[in-house]
Amino acid sequence: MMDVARTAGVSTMTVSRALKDGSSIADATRKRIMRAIDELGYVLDQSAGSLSSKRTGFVAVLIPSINNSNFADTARGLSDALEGTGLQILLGYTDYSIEKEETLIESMLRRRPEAVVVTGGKHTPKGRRFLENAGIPVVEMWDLPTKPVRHVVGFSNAEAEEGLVKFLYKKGYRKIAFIGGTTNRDTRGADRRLGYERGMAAMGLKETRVISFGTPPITMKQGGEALSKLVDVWPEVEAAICVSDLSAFGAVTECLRRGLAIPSRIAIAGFGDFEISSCSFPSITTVGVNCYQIGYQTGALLKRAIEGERSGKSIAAETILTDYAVIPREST
Amino acid sequence: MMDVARTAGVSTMTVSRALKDGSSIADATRKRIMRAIDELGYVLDQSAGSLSSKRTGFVAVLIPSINNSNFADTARGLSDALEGTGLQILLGYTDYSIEKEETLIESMLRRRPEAVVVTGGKHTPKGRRFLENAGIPVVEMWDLPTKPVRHVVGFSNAEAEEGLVKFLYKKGYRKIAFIGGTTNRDTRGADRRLGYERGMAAMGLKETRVISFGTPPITMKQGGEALSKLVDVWPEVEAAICVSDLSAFGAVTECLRRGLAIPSRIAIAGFGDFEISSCSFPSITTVGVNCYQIGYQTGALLKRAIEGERSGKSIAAETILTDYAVIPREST
DNA sequence: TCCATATATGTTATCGATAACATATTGGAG
DNA sequence: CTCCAATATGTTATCGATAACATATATGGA
Repeated sequence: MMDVARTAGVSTMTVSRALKDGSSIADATRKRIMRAIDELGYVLDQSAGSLSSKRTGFVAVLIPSINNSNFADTARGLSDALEGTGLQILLGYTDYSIEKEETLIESMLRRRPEAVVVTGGKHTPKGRRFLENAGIPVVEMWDLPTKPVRHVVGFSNAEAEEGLVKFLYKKGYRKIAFIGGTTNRDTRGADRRLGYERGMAAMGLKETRVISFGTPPITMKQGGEALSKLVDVWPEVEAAICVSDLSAFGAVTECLRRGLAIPSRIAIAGFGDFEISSCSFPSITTVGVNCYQIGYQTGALLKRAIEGERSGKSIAAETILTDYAVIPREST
Repeated sequence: MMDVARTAGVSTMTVSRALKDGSSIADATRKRIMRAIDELGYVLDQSAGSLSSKRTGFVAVLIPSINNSNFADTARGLSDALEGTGLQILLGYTDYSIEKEETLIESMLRRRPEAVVVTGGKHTPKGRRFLENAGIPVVEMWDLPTKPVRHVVGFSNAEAEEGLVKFLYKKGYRKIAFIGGTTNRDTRGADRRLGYERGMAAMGLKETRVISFGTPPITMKQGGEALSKLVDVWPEVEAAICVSDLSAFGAVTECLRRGLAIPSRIAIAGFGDFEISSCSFPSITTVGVNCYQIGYQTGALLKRAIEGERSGKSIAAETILTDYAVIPREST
């Protein structure tokens, strides 16, 4: 920067100002500086700048997996919402593990982000402490934690899934099964199973049928295998709710291969409104959860929260509920 | 850090050493320091550290889109390869635009990454200059640029697609069409079209049939619409090669809806070996390109390159070819 | 026993920018 | 023509760690 300053015949402070908008600087000077920058091929060193200004421009975002179009959509929404703010996302993958989340939170905090976004409301004790003492805005998204750290953007997976059970009940289905992952690592998956059970109970259906198959995230193939198991174990089953659209699609394909008519012999429903559920043949009934919106709303909230911190006025804790809805399609 | 040092009764330098492995420090001292850190809830400030050590631990990675499982897989491969190295990925989305890429490169360079990875070999002049003068290892992945900036990890999309045309030819198909995006923003898509044309020419098939539909990335739905258009315009068509598996799946679904038998009435092929191509019914013939491997190899290369820079010995430019293969399935 | 080497810790200067404050310049109202 | 406020620029100290060098202590072989 000193080289640039010398070339342009100004002080480094003026160069610094020229590179930041909103500073008072003469047009001619700015042009001269820009020419010098171009000439010398100078690129601002933001790491030095953030040390001094205490603004890194980072936002840490932890999602379970990048290979899941739901979270990818959320990341895109977040990214779009932060476009033009100069805030940059530091993305981390927890691989559905809260232990890995803890490690990631610490390594992220070392970068001094201006806010942290985590997926879900379940953390290790130490992880939670990190979040609470970080001194920056924290957003938990995708779930509705009973005891949020601070801000929340999401919806109740259980409630949404319960709605799906009720929808199927109204359509006349009674022997409804649930296909999900084996472990409880995926809290959203566990929540959906809970919703299934609640829904069944609410409709007075005593007999629940749950097939657990594979560790999250459940793939298409595993959805197919789970369906095989399901019809072997409970041949009388009339409908299968899958923990996500991917597994639902796998189940649908398996039905096609086995010659099981959808929905007359067996109905299939998914979760998440992935593109595949609308494009599949038959198309798949699902719960649309507006992943992009979760990300976008989180981004918008972050902007306000960070602005608040910068001006010294922290904003109050917010809980933003995103909407969801059963989307009826050909498969039920 | 001074607080920690005082609490543990050592100097800040010793605290700094305790937090870095590979430094000589007495076990008792390290434990004492760790206790102080825990007690005070101290979190290392890496931005200050990188300013001093000139090692940010960042790697900038630019991909066209996060909502594409191919690139998501590559990102995962990269992430896995860098696991445990302390290198953190700064991910950016170019949205298939080299102008946006240019902007991103500059804003990434301001963070002083230790290496840059870009997708594809086409850049704006300024973007290319940034890469050339960055003074850090540069990797272009997914394509084989004619004039690489430095390292390359990828394969020839054209060659791969040409192989697919030849495969279909051997199977007896002659009237082969190509379904892709309208613009040339997606250089890999353009490359694949080129491969289609070359393949047709090589097989002595004069009549090419190309349907352009939508801007990249082409969705499933657009694949279906493109297929409709295709059979309207050229009812005699025997096979359709789609620019990616997503559009191929859309085309397959559209065929099912229209009652066009696959592959007897029309054969469908995709590109990329997405999970959906193997799970779909009928399953879809595609070109497996090992996206994860591209990412993983890139990561491994980065480790060596960065290690080289740190020890003052830059490694020579490398070009790593990843493999691909036609995967025959039910749809052809 | 003694010195050479390895190990453990401290001191000082510095990384490259920006905040905070100080100063110079400009433009227009009176 | 003043003079004040707004605008433009400069000076100095500092952000929080680590590199480089200096020093102290332990270890072990001749």
